[in-house]
Amino acid sequence: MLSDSPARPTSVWKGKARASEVDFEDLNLVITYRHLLSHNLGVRDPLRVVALCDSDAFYAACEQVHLGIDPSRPLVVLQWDSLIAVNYPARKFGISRMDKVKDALKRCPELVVIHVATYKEGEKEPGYWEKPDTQTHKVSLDHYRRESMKIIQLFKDGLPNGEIEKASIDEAFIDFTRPIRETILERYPYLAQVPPDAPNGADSPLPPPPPISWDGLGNIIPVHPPAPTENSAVHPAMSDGVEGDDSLTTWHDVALSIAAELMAKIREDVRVKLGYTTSAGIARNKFLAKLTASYKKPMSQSILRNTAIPNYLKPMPFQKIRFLGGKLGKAFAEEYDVSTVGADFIVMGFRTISLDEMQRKFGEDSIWVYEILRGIDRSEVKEKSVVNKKLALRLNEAREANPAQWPKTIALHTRQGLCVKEYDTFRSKQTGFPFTKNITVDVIASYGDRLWKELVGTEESRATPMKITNVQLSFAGIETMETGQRSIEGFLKTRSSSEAPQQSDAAGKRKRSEPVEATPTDISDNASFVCPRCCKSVALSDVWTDGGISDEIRSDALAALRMEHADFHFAQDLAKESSDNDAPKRIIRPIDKTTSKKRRKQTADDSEAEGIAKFFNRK
DNA sequence: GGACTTGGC
DNA sequence: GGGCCAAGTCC
Repeated sequence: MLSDSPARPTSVWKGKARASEVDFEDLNLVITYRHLLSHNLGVRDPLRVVALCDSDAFYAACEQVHLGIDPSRPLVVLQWDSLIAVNYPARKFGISRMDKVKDALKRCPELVVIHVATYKEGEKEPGYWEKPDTQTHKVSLDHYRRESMKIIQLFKDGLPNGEIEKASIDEAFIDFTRPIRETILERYPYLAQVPPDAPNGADSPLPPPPPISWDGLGNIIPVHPPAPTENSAVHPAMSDGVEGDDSLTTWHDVALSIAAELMAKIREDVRVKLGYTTSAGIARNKFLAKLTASYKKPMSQSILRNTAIPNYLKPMPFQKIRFLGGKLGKAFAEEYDVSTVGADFIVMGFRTISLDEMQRKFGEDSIWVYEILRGIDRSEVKEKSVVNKKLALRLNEAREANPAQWPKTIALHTRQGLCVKEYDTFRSKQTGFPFTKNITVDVIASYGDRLWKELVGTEESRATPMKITNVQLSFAGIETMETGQRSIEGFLKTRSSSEAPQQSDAAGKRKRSEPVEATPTDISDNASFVCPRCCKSVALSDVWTDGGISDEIRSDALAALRMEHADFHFAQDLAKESSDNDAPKRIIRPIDKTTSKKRRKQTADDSEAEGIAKFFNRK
């Protein structure tokens, strides 16, 4: 039964699914010198702290930042006629993702409605159109992906020693264990040596931890949550996060508090440099971090102490847990006639149901469920990074492919080992291949590299060497170009010479804005360019230039910045004047004579109004 | 390798 | 609720 389900984090138990009693008694493990001074305890590290950080109403925030809209204004992002993102100001009006635009506007007439950018048939770049139609347009999430990458980059910059795993477009897991260990040893250097009189040597417990001030570190999830049925007059000791009892403080709490400091710093960095507010959950593992993040949103971080885990999990509808939302969770619910993690399960009966019985009914893998209901999750935070070169060779083959067609997806498959029958050894990973990209070796290579990193990792990131015996890179969802059979090369050549004869090659391929009257010079290096329209030099922020970023990625980022800067001008023009609308056209679009004539002069106040560009350094 | 399923956002 | 996407399985 379980074997039909998607990959769950079962690898730790692969083969022999057993758990010892001690695994469930570890909420308040005694931490010893050996624990503190070891460096590779992995997922069983008693000081382990993981955070999940996600962006608040991410797509909405992307548009708000992009277009320089006041963040306090209610705003929604539309896809065809349904809402795909609703920012928090809009939620105050009771608008939810399930509403139709009309209903949303009824609730809030001043609502800013932005349709997600789309590729229009025959256009090379995504844009904002007046009447996007499912028949002729394709949704583009490219901008959100770029913004997502920037956020991840800030996480990495802020935590060079941590592990970061991008979990989705708007969230990432961060493993703070290593930075925490460093900080503890820095702040409490006396812990670095096992005292000579320690009774059990390195296995002696650490001295009692210092008291912790949780002030400003976030919401501490209470050990005894206020009972919802009582009137709201709660005993202070029950609502106070630490419940006034520092004697219960553990070294893991110290670890959590350090993680909270670091997390707050990184989140602030994201807010200041990119304009996105985030929410985070901090706890002992990924599963709990994710749950904790939703404790309070937006613009908030929450901390789940080990002692608070049982009561926090109890009322949780367990079908909301990742991988238990589908038929698996349903099977459990029906078998045991329960709906929440704790109330029925653990307190009444679950602990009386032996792991053996569960495994008989639901298969070996159900130990994963058994554990997760108790807040145990040994899945790693896996960083996906660093380059691998082998793949470039493979990619050269793809380079030779017939370029007359445009792939929508690029996929990488690998096979490990020689045993053909072992299904587990086959793996694959795919990602979208946007129309915006010029199809060159470099672009293919960067995508291939990325997939490779995610699929295989690197020598450094693995304990055991991996023998990949087969690598396959492929395109899928191939569509022919609108006007037919021209090769990509021919297409690009025509385009850069006819549309942008006076531009540098790089600029010609990427620019969306062709200002009619501006000087045609658009000098660019690999980190900045001069906008011919406002004559300002726009540069990538040091997020992109500080190092650790490949030239490819940086050049993508610069191209994106160029597009965004152009978009800014169009958006600004639009804000100034109602557009003359006839046929569907780009709402944010290359300037034509009518708009350029009316274009106002550049003034000093431009700099403060300038949407996304304000987050980049100006030279 | 493509069609289909499942699950998550 | 539904469009979209990733990843796995089946044939």
